[in-house]
Amino acid sequence: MPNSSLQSRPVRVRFAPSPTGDLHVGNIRTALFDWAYARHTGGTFIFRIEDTDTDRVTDEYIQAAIDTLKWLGLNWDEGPEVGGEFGPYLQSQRLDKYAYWAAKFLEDGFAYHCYCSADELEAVREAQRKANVAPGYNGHCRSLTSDQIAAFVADGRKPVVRMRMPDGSTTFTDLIRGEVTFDHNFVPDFVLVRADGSPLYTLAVAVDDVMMKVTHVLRGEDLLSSTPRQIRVYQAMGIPEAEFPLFAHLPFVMGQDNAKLSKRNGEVSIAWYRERGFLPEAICNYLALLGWSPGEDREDVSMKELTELFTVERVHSSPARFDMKKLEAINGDKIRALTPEEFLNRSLPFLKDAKVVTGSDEEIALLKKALPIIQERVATLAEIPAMLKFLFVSEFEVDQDSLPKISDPESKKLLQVAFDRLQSVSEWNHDSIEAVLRTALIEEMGLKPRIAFSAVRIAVTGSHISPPLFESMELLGRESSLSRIKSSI
RNA sequence: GGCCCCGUCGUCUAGCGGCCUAGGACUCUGGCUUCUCAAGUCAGCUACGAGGGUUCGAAUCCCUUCGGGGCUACCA
Repeated sequence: MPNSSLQSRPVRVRFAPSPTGDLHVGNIRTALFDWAYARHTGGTFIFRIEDTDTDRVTDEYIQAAIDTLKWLGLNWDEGPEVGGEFGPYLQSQRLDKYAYWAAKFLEDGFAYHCYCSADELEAVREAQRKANVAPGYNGHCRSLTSDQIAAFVADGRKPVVRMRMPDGSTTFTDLIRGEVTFDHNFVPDFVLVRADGSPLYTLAVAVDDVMMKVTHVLRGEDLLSSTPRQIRVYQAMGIPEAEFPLFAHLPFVMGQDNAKLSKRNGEVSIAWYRERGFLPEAICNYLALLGWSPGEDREDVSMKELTELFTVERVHSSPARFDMKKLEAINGDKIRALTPEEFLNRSLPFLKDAKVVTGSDEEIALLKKALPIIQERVATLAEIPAMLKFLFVSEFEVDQDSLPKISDPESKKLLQVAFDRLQSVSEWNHDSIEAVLRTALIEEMGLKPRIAFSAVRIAVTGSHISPPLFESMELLGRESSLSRIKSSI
């Protein structure tokens, strides 16, 4: 199929979700590739909402989709909130356009009214299944006489508009899969407009892609088999073949059990990852590696690098499984790469939500000193509150599961020694704290470091897992550190 | 069932006829480091679904087969 003329057209890519729920991992991977392709080619990224199924799409989900894309940094050039010369970008606001084309198709003979009822259609399908033949509309209403139509109308039946698929086949070149052909024997006449007059996806998507001058359609693999239907609509609209968009069907993102990702086999909503303390750039970096790779054993890519490196040619044709462990690893890498300022800014909302801090100047000052010692210790931002809580609590208590570890006589004795000797520390900083404790507990008492410091750690931080002990004590301050040790004795 | 897509370590991938006794990353196992947890570091485990071709030579090309997935709506 010739399409060389497209090279001269400016690239226009769209991400067109149907927000029937929170945007999920698969949607976002598609959005990311759409965005990266547009940016890589210097083209236009269009964000369009496919809300023709008004029963399932809500304003709330639409807003959530907008927020999610923004949060991820996938900025669009045309679409909701920013507008554009081919708007509106909500299909529910474009109904007149679909109605126009549906009427035109009827008039030109590309489409026809179908009066079959849902029950009748189901009966046909059932029979086809039994007879083991290709399922699909049987063409019952393709050429009704005016008498037949009159009878249906008199009967009170409301027709749908159905597209007439001609004999033959449709072949197109998928940018990822190569040449794909569908025999029209397996592409039944499909519905364009419901009996209530509302348009279906198949009509709206094709009309909009043409009207918005979309040049490249990068979308999920589940839409592959609907492509010949869209092409049929282009043809009916009278669009020259050279102006058809180019298609690229992206492989699925699968869940752990090798089924299409869903709530059953892992959390899929991006909002969930956001709350769990994942960085948007980590999510994008990880998702970019699902079905694509920059090659050369490279894995760490920034958003900017992604736009520089991304090409559809390097997109895989096989599905990828989502691996939370790898996402966590990348998230940890991205966190470690944050500047201290960024790390503070990203951590603060989580600390506030967990009620660890309120955001006062004193708290911020302490955080600026505390955050660097935990930055390499967390894989997600959500882990931070628990790690720093001991620095901010007013009513300190040792964790229940750690308490027994310092309740024995040996521990009490050790803590008493630590308490006594720590009194003499002139300058309260981690170096002198460490020096004093090493001398008293390791050298003089002959204890093993991990035993001795573990007890002090539990007494001071309340847990057997904490940031580095001496730094923690320095930040906590002499008074609190000593009183906590004292109360454990 | 029919049509279509897909098939390299457990997972994500590199590979596009000789550079492959198949490389990297995550996970896992073991070691080092070490005040805990991490981080870092070293090593190890483990793959071309199977069977036929084509070729001097195949993970790479072709066929068959098996396996996985999608579609099969007045959903998208």
